[in-house]
Amino acid sequence: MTSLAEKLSDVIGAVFAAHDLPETLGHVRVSDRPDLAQFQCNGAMAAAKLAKKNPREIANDIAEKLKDEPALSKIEIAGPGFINLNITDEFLAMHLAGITGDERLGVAAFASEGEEIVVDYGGANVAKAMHVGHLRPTIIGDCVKRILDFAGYKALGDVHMGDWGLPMGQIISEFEELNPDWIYFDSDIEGPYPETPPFSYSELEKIYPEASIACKADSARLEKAKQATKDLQDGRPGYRALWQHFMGLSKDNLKRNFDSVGVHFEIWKGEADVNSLIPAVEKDLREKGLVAESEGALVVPVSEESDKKEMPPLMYYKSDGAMTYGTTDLATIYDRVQLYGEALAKIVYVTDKRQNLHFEQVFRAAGKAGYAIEAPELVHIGFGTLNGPDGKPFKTRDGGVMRFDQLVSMAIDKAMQRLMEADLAGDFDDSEKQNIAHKVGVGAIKFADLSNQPHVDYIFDMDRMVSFEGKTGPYLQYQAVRIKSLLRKAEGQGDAPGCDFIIKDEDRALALLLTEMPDVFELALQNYMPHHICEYAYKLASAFSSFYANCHILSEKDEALKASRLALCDLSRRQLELTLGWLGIEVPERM
RNA sequence: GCGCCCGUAGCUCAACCGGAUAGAGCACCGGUUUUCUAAACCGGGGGUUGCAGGUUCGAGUCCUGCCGGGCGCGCCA
Repeated sequence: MTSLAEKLSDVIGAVFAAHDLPETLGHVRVSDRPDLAQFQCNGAMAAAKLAKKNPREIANDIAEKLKDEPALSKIEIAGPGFINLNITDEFLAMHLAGITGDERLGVAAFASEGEEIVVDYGGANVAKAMHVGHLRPTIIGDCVKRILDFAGYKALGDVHMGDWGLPMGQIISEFEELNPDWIYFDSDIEGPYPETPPFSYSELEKIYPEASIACKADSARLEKAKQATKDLQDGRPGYRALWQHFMGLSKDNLKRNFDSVGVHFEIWKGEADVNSLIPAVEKDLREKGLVAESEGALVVPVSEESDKKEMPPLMYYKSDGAMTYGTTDLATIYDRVQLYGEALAKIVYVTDKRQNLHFEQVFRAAGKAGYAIEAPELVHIGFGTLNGPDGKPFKTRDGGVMRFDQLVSMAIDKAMQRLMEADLAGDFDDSEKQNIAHKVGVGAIKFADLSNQPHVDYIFDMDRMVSFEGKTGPYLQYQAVRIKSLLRKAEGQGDAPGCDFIIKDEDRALALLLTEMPDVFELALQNYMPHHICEYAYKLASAFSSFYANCHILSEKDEALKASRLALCDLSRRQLELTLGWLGIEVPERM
């Protein structure tokens, strides 16, 4: 199964090959001049360069050979050597019947049996409230995971919590400052410690900002925090017990936040989980001659002769002996390779693009150490900053940082408000209204985010996003809902989607569009760019909406045409639900 | 200083290995509901793709220089 354009590419590629030209020149794509043709092949012009011939001449030769191709209804040469193609409605109908009968709607699997990919995303931290900055890694990472999953990989999301650095020491020493009599701080005692923490999650959450400010203002406090960090990492029992409390409370809170947007992780590890591997990795690096002492620190030089820019070494141990996130990231690769072995095809990181240099260092070090040479492939998806309508980093009206849960409930509230205004929800009970508002609000946020290319900064405008008009998540959900409703009505009057497609003028645009999905999926998969899927899903919803406005389906007198159109509706619905599913957006039954 | 990313309609964004007349949404103007959900549909205006060169049959896309914005550059994560 493939896209229609790919089928045509095979046919035309064979003709190019028969002329001793590269088969890839036969690449056919959807025409960007729909007024002239449905598909186009630009290979004749590239071939002209290679063969030093006139492009139109080559195009004519190719066209001549295609004359008897039954799938094609029109072959024209235009401009400098474009080959314009139309297909017959019969061929189109046959293709649609093919994908209708396919569970995967024509999208091929890309992975071999058993290949696994770890997707490291979310950017969650222990003891820190999730805020607007966690939106992008959560949404993009989840989407990437879903795409990889559909491609046939076993995609494992790892939340990889920030649970081991200086912030931990800062919180511990802040608690010590406030409650010096707590049992956790008595270095003569090694436990047992209380099962339940002496503080709540919301108290914990407030401590970190206070500790951070205190350390900035007072270098002695910072030193204490650094010492606490080191002691924690070295295993001081009281600190470890306290830290376990942070972990328990924080995980519950993170799960609540991620659950609220339908994001779930297979792996709940963090930086701390590789703590015990740090010395082993160090030993390994030493044996391989990869480390150097520098200014009291232990580093892994990763610069290369060919480097145009300065490439600082990866810091393994700081001069105070503490580890950095470079240490834990490298050890985590080591850990994953040990754990998954040959099955591990890739490790994909979704973080802020400002960490580009960091990941380049880590990846180079992993390559030098032999943890990731051919496989696993290490991929960093760096996304851009989320800005407010003023183009500066997003802030609340009073200049603060917006919390994640606050943001989500704002969108849901807006969706609820719209639902009431629309006057469609009169007979829905409260729980269904809640359910719809939730799906619509979250869908709006996700679609708005994923519509942008990952690496660019983008402007997050809540008002625009929750207008729910035009190119928004709710528009797509709405179209899917209309189809579902239509299909229910059809069933009620005894009509069902047929197996044969009849292509009239009113059907053709939608029918042609429905053949493109596999190419879009491949594009998004190979470049880790969900916005291509957004674009396609929107085009599909829009094409359906036009079709729907143009043809009254249930009153169609021609029974065969009615069945065909219902089949077109059903295929549109399946594609919409599938593509939205890749984006992590759910479609309600009605809205 | 060195390096990376970005600059496209009033605003927010697309444009698949370089392809034909650069597309959407919002906003603006006008129209559509006794039939399947109007969170909809149809039509209209709106562009020297930051600037200047270059490569090419062909450049928003590739190369060089400049202007403007963002970010990064060993002991924060």
